Amino acid sequence: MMKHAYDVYSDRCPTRQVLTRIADKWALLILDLLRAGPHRFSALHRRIHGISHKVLSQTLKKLERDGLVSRTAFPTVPVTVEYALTPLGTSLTGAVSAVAHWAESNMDAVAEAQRDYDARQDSGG
Amino acid sequence: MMKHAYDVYSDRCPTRQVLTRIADKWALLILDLLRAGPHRFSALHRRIHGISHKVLSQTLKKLERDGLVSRTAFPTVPVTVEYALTPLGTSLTGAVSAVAHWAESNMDAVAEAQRDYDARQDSGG
DNA sequence: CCGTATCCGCGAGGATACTG
DNA sequence: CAGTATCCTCGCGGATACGG
Repeated sequence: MMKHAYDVYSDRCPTRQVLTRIADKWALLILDLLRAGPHRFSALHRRIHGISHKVLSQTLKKLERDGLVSRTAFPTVPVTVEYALTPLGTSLTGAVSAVAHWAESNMDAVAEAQRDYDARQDSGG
Repeated sequence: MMKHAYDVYSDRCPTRQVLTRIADKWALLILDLLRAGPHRFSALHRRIHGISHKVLSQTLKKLERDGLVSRTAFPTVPVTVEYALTPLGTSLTGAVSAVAHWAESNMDAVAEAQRDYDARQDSGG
């Protein structure tokens, strides 16, 4: 029973573009952050260490276009903007956060694997 | 109660490197494929449409170094090589597959969101 | 505060060819 | 079949500056 005809393994399938967008360091971190609630642009920028102004803006725009994130501007002065998850975006955050958290939870095991691997290389393994 | 001192939001934290590696289109597809069982190099190459020989090789090497994937060479002629998930790798595939599958399951909603967004741009929204 | 435009360096990654 | 090396391009993404 086919639920959909999409195939992310295919070069031509539009799902590949979507995957490219969400299989991205910055997008993952943004989506994970928004899980806790709406955030302002500057708040996201402050929390996500290392992302540039421009790339944060670009990434948010793409996520908004894909319907994962909503953007709300309040007519204050200067303008206040809030980004939040849409229901569609929320449906992805479980998986996204799991990936992000995995890195933290398994860092020790990864580091050990790297040491083993490198040692094997040194000894001509 | 802190379970670990790692913070993926920090630029300097080693988890950021790990995230960078797994938050990657090709790595996600490889890990998802290996979920079904061991695969040979050429099989992976055939299934993952659009990946180059070189990048597949590089990505596998990194995943192997991080302890997510194991590499087994059989002394046939020509040599046969099998890639498989390690237990560590298996612990990540749930989240990884969820992300990959999400793209397929929600493609229609994403496409609709894109149409809406683009229409709003055209009408000077 | 938020966003976009411009410039530009750098490295990911594709094509190709060669080794084992 | 599996893997590496070389070359080269192309666009991501950082810095900066300016507009709203």
